[in-house]
Amino acid sequence: MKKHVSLKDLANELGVSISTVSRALKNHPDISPEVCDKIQILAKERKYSPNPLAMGLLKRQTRTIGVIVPDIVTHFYSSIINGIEDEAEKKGYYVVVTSSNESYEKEKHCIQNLMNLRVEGIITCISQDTNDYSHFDTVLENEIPLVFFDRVCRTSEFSSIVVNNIEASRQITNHFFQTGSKRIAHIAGPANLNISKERIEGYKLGLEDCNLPFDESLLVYSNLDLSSATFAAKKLLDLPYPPDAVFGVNDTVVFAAMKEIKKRGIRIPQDISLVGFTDDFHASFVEPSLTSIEHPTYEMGSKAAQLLLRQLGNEAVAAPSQIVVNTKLIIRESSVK
Amino acid sequence: MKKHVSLKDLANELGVSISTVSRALKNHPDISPEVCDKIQILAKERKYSPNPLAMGLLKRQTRTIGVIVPDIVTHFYSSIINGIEDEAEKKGYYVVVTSSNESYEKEKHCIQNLMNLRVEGIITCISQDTNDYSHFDTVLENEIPLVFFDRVCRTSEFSSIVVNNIEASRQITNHFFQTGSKRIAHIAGPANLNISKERIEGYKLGLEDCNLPFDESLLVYSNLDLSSATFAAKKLLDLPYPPDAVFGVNDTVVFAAMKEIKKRGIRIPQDISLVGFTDDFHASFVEPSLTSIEHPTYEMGSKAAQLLLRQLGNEAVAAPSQIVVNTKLIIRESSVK
DNA sequence: CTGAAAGCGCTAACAT
DNA sequence: ATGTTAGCGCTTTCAG
Repeated sequence: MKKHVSLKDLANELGVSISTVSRALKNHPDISPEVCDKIQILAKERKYSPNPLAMGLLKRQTRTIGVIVPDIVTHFYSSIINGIEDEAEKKGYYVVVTSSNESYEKEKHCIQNLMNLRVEGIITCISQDTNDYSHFDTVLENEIPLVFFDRVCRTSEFSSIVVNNIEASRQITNHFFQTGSKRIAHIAGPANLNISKERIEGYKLGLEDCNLPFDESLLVYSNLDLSSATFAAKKLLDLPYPPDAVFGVNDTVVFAAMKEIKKRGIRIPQDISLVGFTDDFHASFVEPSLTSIEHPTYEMGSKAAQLLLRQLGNEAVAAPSQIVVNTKLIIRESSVK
Repeated sequence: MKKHVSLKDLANELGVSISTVSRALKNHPDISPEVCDKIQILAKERKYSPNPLAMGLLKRQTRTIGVIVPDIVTHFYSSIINGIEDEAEKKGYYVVVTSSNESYEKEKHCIQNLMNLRVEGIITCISQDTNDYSHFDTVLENEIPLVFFDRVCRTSEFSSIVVNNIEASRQITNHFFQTGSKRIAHIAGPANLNISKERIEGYKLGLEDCNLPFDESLLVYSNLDLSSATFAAKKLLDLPYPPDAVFGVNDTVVFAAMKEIKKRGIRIPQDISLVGFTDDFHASFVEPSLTSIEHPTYEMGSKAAQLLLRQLGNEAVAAPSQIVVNTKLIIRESSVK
């Protein structure tokens, strides 16, 4: 790796001082037009660009924000990252993306890593294994702005951006009822996550709306991976009196359920209606196409970044704010009996 | 953002010099055990961690590698990023991911951005719009190691990692023939990309293998997005004598074709066999499930990173090397008549 | 065994 | 209008 050209190099070449070069490059009024021109021309020729390390050291800022997602490969997260990145780039920030792989230990590690890297702010969604939230103490102590998205915690201390989980689940439940389902089941996510709790709450509210009883056997829990979800789906299908409608905490879970249902020769939606959550890109490619709750993922990412960048701008530590974005029920084939 | 504790802070607190602290922290033999202990304990207590900006400035290295992908949201790329990230993390490197959004202009911009950031190396896959490769001159001039993956150029100057495109396409074509197809069509990608050219070449070789004539009307070109692919698929389906088998340059293209085929009430695979390329995660969820060429994406990512990191380690500029990884034809329902 | 000093690249007072 | 100096946090000679 060749040395990048520095102010010193330019200064030496022109026989002027480093500060003159520095000033000329920012069009400081003190510098004579001729010198200024001469310097700017040489700088362009030599492809000078300021060393961000030196700048960062001086200004004590890296212009970098860190992102921790449970999993990069999922469409939901990569789309959010997309939104974050575009917003950050607009403001001249770099984004370092790390993945917790849904592991609490790895998440702690990522936090530490990003802090060591001196990121100016963090945007994250907690892992499904995260039950203890004390690793965010360091972030608070160091006064690093942090924004949670989707899966949140300590919301009185940190800003966050979530979707209207309760309303969305309620809407799904009502949709099931309106399309003729009576035994509506829900495959919930890990009990510690807000998204799980809220979606369960919406589910129960929806049942009330429809004057349907809450049947405990129709609420099963699953982790957010395929094998765990398949297990959960089997539990539902093996019930003496199985459900005629199922929605899951996310699309992954529902894809697994769909596979299991098809395997058993049960028809979707005639025998069982199916609704997903998150509207993964491929929801429309499966057969039957999957009714799902569409998340404005890109917007969530860019809004999270906006929230963070606003906090970075303000010297005053702003009070944590909560943004709730609305989802949309996209009705496809899997739920219309 | 609070100031991180520095060596100076520790030194002041203990009444020793900065250099003593610096040495103690790296267990320099000169330092007396008591002082060493004292310092290490305080450092841990104050959660000292070296400032990477200062280190970078001193050592002229950022321990950062830059990645440019055409699109973060596609499973193929995010999985590769995953592999890169894990490998980089093992070696203590940070990864900055940027996206060209399949645009040549944006790609140039990303290169410049990453160079300005002083990344130590770059891993990238050129955008579908990229026809001119002179923007990589800067990279060469600055002696920044760069590794291309999947879509490559200037392979005598830069290392790269690709899949056995020709063999894979040839295999698909033979598979079609063996399963009873006679009019085999191919939806190719942009003509400038090596992946398009090589897959076309494999297609033609496969036709020869099967003693099938090459029919120009069965080779159509498409960009790598849904609408362009839909248009290409229509062209094939509208032929007076349409194909009985189609494979595309990637899964996205084939998903689009699948949708169009279904829309017309044509049966897959009975009327038209369909094979994808890249084995997107959801290939197995569509109906019928999609036969496809599986790419070892994660491994491609980690191998690309290994290649790059090896070059970073070596002071001597290693000759560019080419890695070809093997793919695997995963036979599912869409091609078995 | 420990400290002082220089320098990585840059900016911003503070001279001249 | 331009140069000098100090300092951001760190390592590494070179002195003691």
